Amino acid sequence: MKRIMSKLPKSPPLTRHYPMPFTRVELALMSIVEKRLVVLLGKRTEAPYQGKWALPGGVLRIDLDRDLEAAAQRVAGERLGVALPFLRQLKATGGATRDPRAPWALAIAYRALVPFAALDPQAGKRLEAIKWRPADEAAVDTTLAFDHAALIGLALETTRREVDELDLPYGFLPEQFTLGELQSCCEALLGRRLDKSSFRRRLEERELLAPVPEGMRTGAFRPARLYRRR
Amino acid sequence: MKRIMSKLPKSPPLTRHYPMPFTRVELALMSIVEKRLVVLLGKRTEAPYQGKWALPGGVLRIDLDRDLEAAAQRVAGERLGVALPFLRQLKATGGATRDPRAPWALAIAYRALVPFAALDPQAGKRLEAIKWRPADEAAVDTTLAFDHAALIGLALETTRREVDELDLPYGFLPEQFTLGELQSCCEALLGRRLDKSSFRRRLEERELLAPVPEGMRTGAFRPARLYRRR
DNA sequence: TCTAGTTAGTTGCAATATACTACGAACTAT
DNA sequence: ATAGTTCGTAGTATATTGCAACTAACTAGA
Repeated sequence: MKRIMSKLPKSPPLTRHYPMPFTRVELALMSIVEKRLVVLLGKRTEAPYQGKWALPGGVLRIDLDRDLEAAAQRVAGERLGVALPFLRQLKATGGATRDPRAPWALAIAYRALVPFAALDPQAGKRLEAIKWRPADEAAVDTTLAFDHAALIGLALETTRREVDELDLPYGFLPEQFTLGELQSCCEALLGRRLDKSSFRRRLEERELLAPVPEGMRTGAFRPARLYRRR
Repeated sequence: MKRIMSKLPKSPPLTRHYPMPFTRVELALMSIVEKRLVVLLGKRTEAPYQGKWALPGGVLRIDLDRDLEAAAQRVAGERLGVALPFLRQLKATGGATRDPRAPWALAIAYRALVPFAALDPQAGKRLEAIKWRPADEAAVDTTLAFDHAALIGLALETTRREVDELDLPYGFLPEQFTLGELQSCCEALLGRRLDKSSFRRRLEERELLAPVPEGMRTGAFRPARLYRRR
């Protein structure tokens, strides 16, 4: 008899048969402050790791979130008042001892580069305090909650690898920018200086950018041509 | 009154307050057959996608699995009778429409290279049939279940990138191997020929391998020096 | 108005890395 | 012995990158 039914959706749902993990989404938001790559941390107001610094995050709400990315966007909006157009998945970690509030906890971490000014921490709720912290420091700070130091290290690595391969940080850059701005932004991300002529040669070869016809940035010194993403 | 309790572990657990996703682990197991990169597929015996080919996988069992990797190892053991020493996480995908059996489903995909002979599909249970399929074909096969074609494409990409950067496929190679074997293995993974002298030069620079003192592979023709991982 | 200072953008050449080709060595099979 | 095959190395051409110098365009101050 059971076999006859086997093609129909089972009820109660499968999640009753198999208890499922407590699932969160965590955000590694990076920016550049004073030519340094920084990562956003929030102070935890609840156990576990109460009072410790951690990546901002939130619980996956299957009633609200269409998919994983939507969950990350919702958390970014609720906590920090930003949208993250260039979101990338970092890693999923999970285990029985991750979070004492649940028998088994899962975290899906995302990373994104955001312009420093885009953030509106006032709009956030449930965060006692927020701060930007140099990413290379945070990556080795063993006092951070959960495995967040390791996640930050991974975010650093993958971001740097991206920039190395001229996968440009469009999430951070404004619509139009000069090559000088682009280069110094890449330098901040990589943590080292780049050669001007090689940098421009590589950009040109790959045809990543288009010059803005009449666009010049007219600042203190010689004006610079403006480019946008192709 | 409620606030006074707020520091204590809540009961019932958080997973009652927040319904959690139906979580599976999927495996993109790759190997080399006749100098081609292939991926392992199993035929689904149950809805959804009944009768369709899919990556082998299984439900995350929070009562059995210490962490995510352990879950992947358990699934590999149960279904295919192999251990996967060089397992890498591929991606987590999830959403409300992923699996009709549950209101919200999550899949954590892993990838690994396994020697063709290591597999014991007989040991597997709950798989009607199993086959190796050329990976580049499978990556564009729209008849595969779920988003597994896309996952295979991603596995291909990341594996090729790894090999390009001389992150060698130790999971696939035996303990000792000749440079010729290593090269033709890399060629199969990349899907293109490599230059012998550049390949060896790059290996030597990075000091990845150590020659086995007295070790020579004495085959049909001129013997070749054996190497092992450094 | 002239000059020093700063950033923008280009050019030429040197250094390095990669790709291509050829060749000798070591072995088997006939 | 000789042809055939893989192993291993060396030499040369080509592409990529790194370095340094240079001109251009502008500001600020003497």
